Amino acid sequence: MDQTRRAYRRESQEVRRSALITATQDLVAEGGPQAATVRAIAARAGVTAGLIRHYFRSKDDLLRVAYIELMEGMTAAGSDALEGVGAQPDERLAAFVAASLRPPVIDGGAVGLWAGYMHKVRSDLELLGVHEVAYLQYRDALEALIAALPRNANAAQLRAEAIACNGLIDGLWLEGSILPHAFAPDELATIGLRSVGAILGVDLMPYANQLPDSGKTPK
Amino acid sequence: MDQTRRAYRRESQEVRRSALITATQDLVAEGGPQAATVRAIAARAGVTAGLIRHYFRSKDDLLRVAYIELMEGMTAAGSDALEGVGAQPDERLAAFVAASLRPPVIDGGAVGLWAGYMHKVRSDLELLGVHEVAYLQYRDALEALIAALPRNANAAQLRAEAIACNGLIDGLWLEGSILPHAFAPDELATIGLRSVGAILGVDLMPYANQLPDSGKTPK
DNA sequence: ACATGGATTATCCAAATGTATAACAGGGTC
DNA sequence: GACCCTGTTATACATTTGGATAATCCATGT
Repeated sequence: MDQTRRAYRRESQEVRRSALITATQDLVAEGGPQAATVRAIAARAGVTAGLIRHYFRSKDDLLRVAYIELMEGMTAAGSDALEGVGAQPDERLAAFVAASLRPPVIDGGAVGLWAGYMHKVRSDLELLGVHEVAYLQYRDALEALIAALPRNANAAQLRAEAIACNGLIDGLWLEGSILPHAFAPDELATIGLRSVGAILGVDLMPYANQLPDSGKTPK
Repeated sequence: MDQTRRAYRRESQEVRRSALITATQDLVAEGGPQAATVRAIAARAGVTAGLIRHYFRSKDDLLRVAYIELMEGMTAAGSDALEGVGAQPDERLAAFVAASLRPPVIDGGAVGLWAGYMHKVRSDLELLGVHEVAYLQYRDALEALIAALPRNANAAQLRAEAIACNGLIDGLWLEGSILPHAFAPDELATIGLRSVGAILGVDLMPYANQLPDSGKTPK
């Protein structure tokens, strides 16, 4: 009966922490916060439950860190879309919009993860700050792209347009992530480009068929 | 020590069921699914925990019924907006859009409730069906309003436009519900009308200042 | 080699949770 | 006013949860 103690490897602090964070995100994305128990997280990360409290003060602490990493990752993904694209304002805007409406941004797990954190964001002041910063960063980036277009627009108009385009992108992202089978592969990106163009009075459709997401898979 | 048994009233089945359902929705909206324990639900509804299983086969059964009532209520609210409005297609569309972007549809509790159910919807086939039906009902209603506009548009274009406008409304609804203080009172409704108009090539702004939500509080 | 520190596991504990069942009592019926 | 049905409460129970602590054993330095 005296079963041997489970074999294990000592890993660096970074490896263990990121493994626990990833496990937490995956579980929340799949089954909501209720599925992210310390035991489930530990099992997913390949360790035992006690280790969580060795790296994090509490389970809530781990959840908070996991959310912060999620938001930081999404904002980073947003600005990444602008790399390797030309300097023309409309082309840059089109790249930004299209990238937000295609995988891997469009993803059922991401929206599940985001939804799972909704309440914690509304009740935890630190998380609320993280959320608002990330949200405004994204919208400001969008507004900057819009402002660079060759048009005449005052500040109030730019703000309204940024809110509208941001809302459109968010809504399409939501629908595409929840009901992926309800849309053709690039349908949402095309619709997004056409609609953003209509809202702003420019034509973004010439950039619709630009390397959807292929060729950009280095490594 | 033999404290007297708690006084109570016998209520009709409808009263008790709706009280339990409302309590469940409120708790999920406020604190997520994890906050909706049988004891918390019972306390909120003014009864004791055991009564839940007198009216519902299980807690999951109660959660499911509460979600179904939520979705049915939202679709009903959508069609209600069309009552008491003229027969002009653009006016009806404007009323529909504006109603979706003002209280009480814009509401932090509603988005919290919706988010709280996300995972259950993705894992429970019955709930997934309820969700998809409600979603498509809303989008189809929108598409019908768009199709009634005096324009020339084929089926594919109508579909794309309905998806775009639905996404726009969803996104603005989301942002307005999460960060209500970030927008002026009717800012989102105005932006929604202008943007939907731009997407469809019509002018909905004449209907922007139509009885925001006042005068419609009978009783 | 070998001792030391700390990463990791194993075990325990109190609290909370969903469910089941028995006891009670409100309110209509005769 | 006595009686019975069932809505309602109270209690019990097995399971799961997050947290705490002690025991172990991997890896590194010397």
